[in-house]
Amino acid sequence: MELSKNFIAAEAEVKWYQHWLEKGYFNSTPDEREPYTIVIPPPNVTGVLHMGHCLNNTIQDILIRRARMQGKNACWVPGTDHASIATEAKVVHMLRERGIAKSSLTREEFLAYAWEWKEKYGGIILQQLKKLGCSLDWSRTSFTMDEDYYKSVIKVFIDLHEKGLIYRGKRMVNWDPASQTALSDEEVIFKDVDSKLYYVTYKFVDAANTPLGDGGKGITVATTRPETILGDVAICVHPTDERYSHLIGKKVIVPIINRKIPIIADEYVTPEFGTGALKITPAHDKNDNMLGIKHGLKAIDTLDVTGRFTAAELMDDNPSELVLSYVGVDRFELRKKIADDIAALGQIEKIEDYKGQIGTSERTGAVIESKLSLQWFIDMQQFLQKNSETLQAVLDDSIAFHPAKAKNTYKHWLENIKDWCISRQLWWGQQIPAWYDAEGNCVVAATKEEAFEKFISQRSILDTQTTHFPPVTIDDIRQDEDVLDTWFSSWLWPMEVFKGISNPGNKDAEYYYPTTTLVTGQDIIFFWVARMIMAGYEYKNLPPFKDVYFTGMVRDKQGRKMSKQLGNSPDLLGLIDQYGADAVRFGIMVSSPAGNDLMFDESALEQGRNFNNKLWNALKLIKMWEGRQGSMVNGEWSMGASESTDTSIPYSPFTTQKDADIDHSPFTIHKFAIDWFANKLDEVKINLEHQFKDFRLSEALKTVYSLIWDDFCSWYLEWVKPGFEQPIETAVYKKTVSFFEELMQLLHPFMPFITEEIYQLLNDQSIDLCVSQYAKEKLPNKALLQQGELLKQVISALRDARNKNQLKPKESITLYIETAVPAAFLSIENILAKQINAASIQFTNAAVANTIVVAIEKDKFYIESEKQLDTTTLKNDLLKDLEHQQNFLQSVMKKLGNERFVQNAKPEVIELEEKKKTDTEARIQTIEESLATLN
RNA sequence: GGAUGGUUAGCUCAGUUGGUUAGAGCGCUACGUUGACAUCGUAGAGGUCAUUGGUUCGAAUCUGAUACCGUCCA
Repeated sequence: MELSKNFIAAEAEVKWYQHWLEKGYFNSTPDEREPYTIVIPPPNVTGVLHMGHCLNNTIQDILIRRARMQGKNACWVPGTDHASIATEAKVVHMLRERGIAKSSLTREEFLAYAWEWKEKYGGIILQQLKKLGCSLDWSRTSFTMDEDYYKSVIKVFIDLHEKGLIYRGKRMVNWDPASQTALSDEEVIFKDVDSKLYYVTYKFVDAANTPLGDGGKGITVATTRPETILGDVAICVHPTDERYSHLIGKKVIVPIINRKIPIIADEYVTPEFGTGALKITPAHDKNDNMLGIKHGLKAIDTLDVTGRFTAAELMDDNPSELVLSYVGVDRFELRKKIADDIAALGQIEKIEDYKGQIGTSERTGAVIESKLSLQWFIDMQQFLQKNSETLQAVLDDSIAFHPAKAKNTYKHWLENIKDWCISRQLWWGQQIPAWYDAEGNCVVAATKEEAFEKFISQRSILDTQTTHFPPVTIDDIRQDEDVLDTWFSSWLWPMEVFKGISNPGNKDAEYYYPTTTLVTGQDIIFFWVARMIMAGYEYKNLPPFKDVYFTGMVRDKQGRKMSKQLGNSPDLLGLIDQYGADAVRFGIMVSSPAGNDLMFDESALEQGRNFNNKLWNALKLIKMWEGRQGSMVNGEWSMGASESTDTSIPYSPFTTQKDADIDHSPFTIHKFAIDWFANKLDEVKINLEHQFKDFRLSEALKTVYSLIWDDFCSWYLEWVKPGFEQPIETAVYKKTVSFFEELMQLLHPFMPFITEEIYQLLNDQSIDLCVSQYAKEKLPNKALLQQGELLKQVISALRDARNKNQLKPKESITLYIETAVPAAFLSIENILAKQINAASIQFTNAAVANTIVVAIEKDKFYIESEKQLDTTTLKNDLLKDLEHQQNFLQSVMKKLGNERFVQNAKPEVIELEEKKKTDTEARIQTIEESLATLN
């Protein structure tokens, strides 16, 4: 069979993904195995795959594939989120392009368009995940507005309302004037802005309520928002502020509107800020609202839902024509107008530049208004009191956060939690199951009919006390127009994807819940993670997952966030086409430690592609040997892929060791290479186990990468490689293939396509790599591994010596080894000779004249060559090394000479220092002797 | 303003109870192509572990302060 020059990613990706799907490997049903469950953080139904998704889902796929290969029942559930505000915004935009205004449509018409949009674009992102190789159980694909899911959300709302955890009230909310809806605190993003601080003077009035004349001073306040002045109801100062204490209780006049308001005192005011006097506008600022409630002040709203001026609540003030001329003016234009008009009155003292922060809408970017509004809330304090495990489970690691530092953020948020505003003035989403009669009385019920029943029974109770309730008819009943916050549906995700709410106690829900691991961004720890935990305890009395792996944010090379405006987010599908999915997965994982932001750099993808190439070439090399197998019988090659009959084992120092783990099968001269690599594999498998346990995935990938590239390709394959067109022992060939298979197995979770392709090309496989099972790891033989390290060290040092003496790789040499333990070199002699191109290796007891001397540990190596040698560089190297060793010895001696060290340090540490001392002394002696032979 | 994390090689980052001469990848330098691979090989250079006190026989690691950067919250 002819292999292509390079790995062709596109072909393998389509071929194997299709194959895995056909075999149903990704599908999971409950059985006797231990489940390993991940629910995908559902992307927005209309979204497209970006780098963040790529990172997130690659991680999930790695975990789920590894679990599958560990014999667990791996289940990864896909799905999408209806993302009410984001999707509705997209639909509104689409309609506008078609010349249709949302306001011209009925709710039903609008929703028809929205569903049409969802059917058309929804799920594109799920198709893209397939390109990435994600092994999701597609038969379980869920959507937060599926019929059952919708019903579950409604059920939970009604349930929480009945438990008294949901209330409706007029509160300050974050109002997005662009989408004209309330937002939760978490949906508000604070941004630094350059603004102005206006110093506005309010004049005093006398007892007769007439403004004091020119001589009468006023009180000056500093505000960034003069447009809200017409809603002012008081001026507030700090009670101990000497500048103002005599003014407390006096009255001033609000400019333009001429409302008479009091000067009050409250410790909330910061005397150092501005003038130390604060204007109170309870309708337009959260803190002012709080003060307003405390001091019994009225809230006067002067902005409508779109952020334009309204005089509706100003009628008591007999608004002037000037005031009425503001009606309909946008808040930012209004700011200028009012500032100008007050300045015209001579009541603006000064205007300063000011760096402040404003809240903006996460979705629309619009500046948020604090607005009094009638909304639905969850009483979080009470909810948490009832479900105290929400915090406890994270603190005691029954839900383990990775990295653990996220625990602090979580704790801080929970301890300062505010009520959650769950109603949104949108149409796309679960409509709130609250119903109103003609008088505006409210009941909560799943259907209109149930609501009607509730009204009837409510009335029968109330009518015994009051008699003026008109009878209710079913046609009078209207459902609340608003929908629920998207997160009010996604907090049920780990339960409801298994129908745990709509069909409690079903087999799937019982088996898969709690899920195993959640992989998500740190940015939604409050939006989503915390709330899933709350819902989990409220409805299942169990946490939704055991581990949470937080990914960082994907940034560009310069550390900037990826954004559409900057145009710095790469086209992921383009990258997959260019480099292959495996290379993309490699690139994003190799630079991505848990919880840290990731600087995305295309060069990491190149590294991934190069790794593909390396793997492919290793395959080509091994396949080249396939037809050249033979066995050595009585010094003659017997060709053919038959089992070797030679059972004699050449001398190896390890055959005398008492170590049951060593494989004693008959691999003549390559025994050491094979034993060494087998143990290296064992060692790495144990490391990997730890790294996975701690979610150090980036490190795990690097570990496998280095095992394959360095240990397998650079060392092992070179050691067993037969000479040009020479045969290879069948047993060695088979062992090599099985090593390679095992490497592919270890790498598979990270790079699924190329590993499956290579695995299948290596052998006729009875089982696909995707579902093959890991063998249990064994403890490696440390002495053997050390022997391997020594061999590598000797080879490198001798190559370096050759390099420095300008010995061309092709010029062969004779090597003399002066050592106290020749046995240690017998098993690696062949390898050594081949790797440094030595025609022969001999042992010696004395220095060999006219040679290059290399001192390694306690041994000396003499390189003899026909070429004339220049020993100056060699000498310099030795002198440099000698100095280094002497310095080191000094520091060790100093330590050992320190009585307090000897008294206090642990015995093993002292032992180590002693060993360092003897080793270094021996080494110094070796170097000195080597230098002597050069002189 | 509050909380919280960080500062280690040119860049991106490891460094798990304090204990060899602090590691990796990329980049860089030198040399090397007729059979696995130039998407490569061999070898090498490169760090006062932000600064500054303290604890300790011993500090990148523990601790105080300072400087700078980041994140979350208001």
